[in-house]
Amino acid sequence: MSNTRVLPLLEPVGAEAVAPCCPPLTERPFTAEEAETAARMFKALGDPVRLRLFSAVASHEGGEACVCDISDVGVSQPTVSHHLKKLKDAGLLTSERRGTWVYYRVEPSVLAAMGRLLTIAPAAS
Amino acid sequence: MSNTRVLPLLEPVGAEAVAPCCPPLTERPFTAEEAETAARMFKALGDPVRLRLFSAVASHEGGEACVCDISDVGVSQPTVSHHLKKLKDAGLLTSERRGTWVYYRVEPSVLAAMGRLLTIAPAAS
DNA sequence: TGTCTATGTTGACGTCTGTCGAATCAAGTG
DNA sequence: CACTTGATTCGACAGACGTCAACATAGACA
Repeated sequence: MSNTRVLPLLEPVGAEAVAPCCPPLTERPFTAEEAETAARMFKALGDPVRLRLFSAVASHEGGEACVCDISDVGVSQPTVSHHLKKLKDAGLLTSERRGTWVYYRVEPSVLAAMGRLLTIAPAAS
Repeated sequence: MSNTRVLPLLEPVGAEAVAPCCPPLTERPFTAEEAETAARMFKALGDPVRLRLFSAVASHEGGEACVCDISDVGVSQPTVSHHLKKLKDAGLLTSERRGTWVYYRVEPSVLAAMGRLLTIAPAAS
């Protein structure tokens, strides 16, 4: 029901390892290596179908959804599978087969890292 | 050239107020229209060269830099111009010619809207 | 076993994208 | 004016991308 705000991915904000690939975009110019890493993630979300799939998974109850629940995005089933694979390869989703269905789940740390990239916070820490 | 243009990511709702194009990715599944808008922005940052250029501008003094200061990213000058144009078309940068040089500047509100997309925190900001 | 449903993989096709060299435009200087 | 430097546009090309139909695979169930 209330899947807003109670997602498991918003819990870890304390002192957990979040794999900080890069500093905020506004902190200093990215190196070529940092840009390569970060661009891979942005690129994965740079397609409308993938963005809808990712959003569908992320907003689903428990931050997890089976393909059957999110595959109504206007493209064929193989295309859905193709995009889910891309999101998985980009490290944004993980998948797990449980019986008949395959469940996809967001990677909270990556989402947090991406959000930090776009943070304008001075963060003089 | 023009410094005031309608940014794709923001919908003007008043004199100065702007509203984000989309809710956080985790709030609810994106509609096709929202995904189209947001994906355009992610796509613009989905290239390493563009990401470096954007980061270079965003981290430069005053959030502004001339092309001559940021064009050392390993590609030819036409390619740099090509990518800057893409970032501009995506609404992430604005440009202005002052004498000999052309200065690019980040759009803070757009950056904030992007960050909000990836924010898991509740809306009570 | 066999069949049905749910996903993933393969191969192919048209389109988009990143890149460069050359030409062009814009502004300053002599 | 001609000349130089900074920046964009043009034309072309190789490679990547999104899409689908067809096929393959995994599990459930009779």
